[in-house]
Amino acid sequence: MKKNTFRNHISVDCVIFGYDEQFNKLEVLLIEQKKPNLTGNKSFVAQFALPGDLVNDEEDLNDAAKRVLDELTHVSGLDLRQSGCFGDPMRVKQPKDKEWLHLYRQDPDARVITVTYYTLVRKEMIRPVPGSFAQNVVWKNAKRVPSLAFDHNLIVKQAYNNLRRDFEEEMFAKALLPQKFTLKHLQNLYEVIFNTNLDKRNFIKRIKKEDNLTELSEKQKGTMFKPSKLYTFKV
Amino acid sequence: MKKNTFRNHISVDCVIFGYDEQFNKLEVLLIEQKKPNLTGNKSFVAQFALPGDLVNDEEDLNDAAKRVLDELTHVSGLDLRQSGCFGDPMRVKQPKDKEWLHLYRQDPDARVITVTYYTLVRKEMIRPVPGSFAQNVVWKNAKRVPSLAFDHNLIVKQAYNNLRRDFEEEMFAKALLPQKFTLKHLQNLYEVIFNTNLDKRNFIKRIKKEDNLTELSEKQKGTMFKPSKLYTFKV
DNA sequence: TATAAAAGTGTTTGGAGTACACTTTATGTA
DNA sequence: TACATAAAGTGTACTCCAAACACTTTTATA
Repeated sequence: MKKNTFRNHISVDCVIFGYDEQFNKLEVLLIEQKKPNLTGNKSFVAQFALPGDLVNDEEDLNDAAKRVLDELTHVSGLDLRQSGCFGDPMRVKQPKDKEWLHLYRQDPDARVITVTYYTLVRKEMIRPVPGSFAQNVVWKNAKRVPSLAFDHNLIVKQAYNNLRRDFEEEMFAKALLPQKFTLKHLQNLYEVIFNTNLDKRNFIKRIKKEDNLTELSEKQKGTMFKPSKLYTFKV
Repeated sequence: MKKNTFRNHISVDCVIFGYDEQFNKLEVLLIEQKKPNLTGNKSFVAQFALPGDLVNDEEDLNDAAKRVLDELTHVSGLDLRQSGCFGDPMRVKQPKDKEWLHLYRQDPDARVITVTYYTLVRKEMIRPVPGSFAQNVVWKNAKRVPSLAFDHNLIVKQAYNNLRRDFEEEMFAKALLPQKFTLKHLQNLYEVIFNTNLDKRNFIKRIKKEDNLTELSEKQKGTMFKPSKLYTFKV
């Protein structure tokens, strides 16, 4: 009978979608792998990857996701949601990832099962700063995610599906706009998430029906043309 | 610095929902834990549990779910879908589960992270037979699931949510009715999944609009009253 | 004060969902 | 054979929602 060694490592990976209001873009937060100081003349090929790392003993998965995200990007306080679990034994066996595993992992051949988390955040609300084995932290357009380490491209895809499903059931919008915003801002947000164009009149009707906005007497300042009314979410 | 031992075990757990057409019920397939032969006079308290067990080295998670289900219940050929991942370190530390872990696990104190799968199947299509550490295999009403081992009640709840979401996006119904069925059968199925009552006329309109049924010239046989027309799904 | 640009604003139409009740038909029995 | 029973089968009206669609108003700036 086959002997099990149970050399399983558990990791978490975080897909942080950032909403860039200014350019109305949806981006994904990635790290660039760091070349360790101790390497000799080896040509280390850094890849882009999701912020993720191993879970500690006795550490809850959700806590691990928060910790790891903080260590690698110094981003904290996000409401991470689980989107799935990836455990293909081959997911850490590709040649492109060998070197990194040997440099950073005690047991580079161990199987790694990863639990994935995602969230959406207003880009300006966080200021990522690389840490740990992250050489750099970068935002990449969610529509054109580069080739990533391990199976991270798959993970992003699944997270994006989850994100849209969540958004349909309302939940996120509050966290993504400034306290006072225009209906145009809100429409932009919907358009970028669902990658569509919406009719302004129909959109407003739909939103107003939900009845969780308060119209302020205040207006935008410093616009080039006619300023728009500002709104807040009802408490 | 804290030392990680990485004594992680990975398991899979399967939530098999069975549709009982005759009584129009939705049930869940559970195993009853087996008292091992080798125990002395210990009073082993068997619990109900989801069919689930550890994943082997180099075994894909999906394959593991299928294998484990087969070993414990001799049910195979189902289209299992992942619903989540449960990794609370405390999930295998409750007193009620201690004895079982000590009897069946090489490393009973190791952390166990479980990946959960679910599916819905026509009850008559499978004939579960206990195997491995399953003393018995039982169907329990999905609305009244008894108290289960570990965190399996939570797992069932999550799976049920996923099931309904899937069903809304159509997908399953084909697998759940006999080849020829009446509209009443189809309506019963919807009613039990969503736990509601539907108006027959409105239901038929809705279904016919989707246009994936073929009306047969054949009718039911052996009914006590007026037999109904039979339908099949279009190919 | 003229111009540019975005804000702001209603109506109509078609489709979908829902509420609602009577007639028809096959069966089993008297 | 006709009667009773129980389920099958069937249509209309109303409401709500989504979608299509274009012109007027307002403000800032030159």
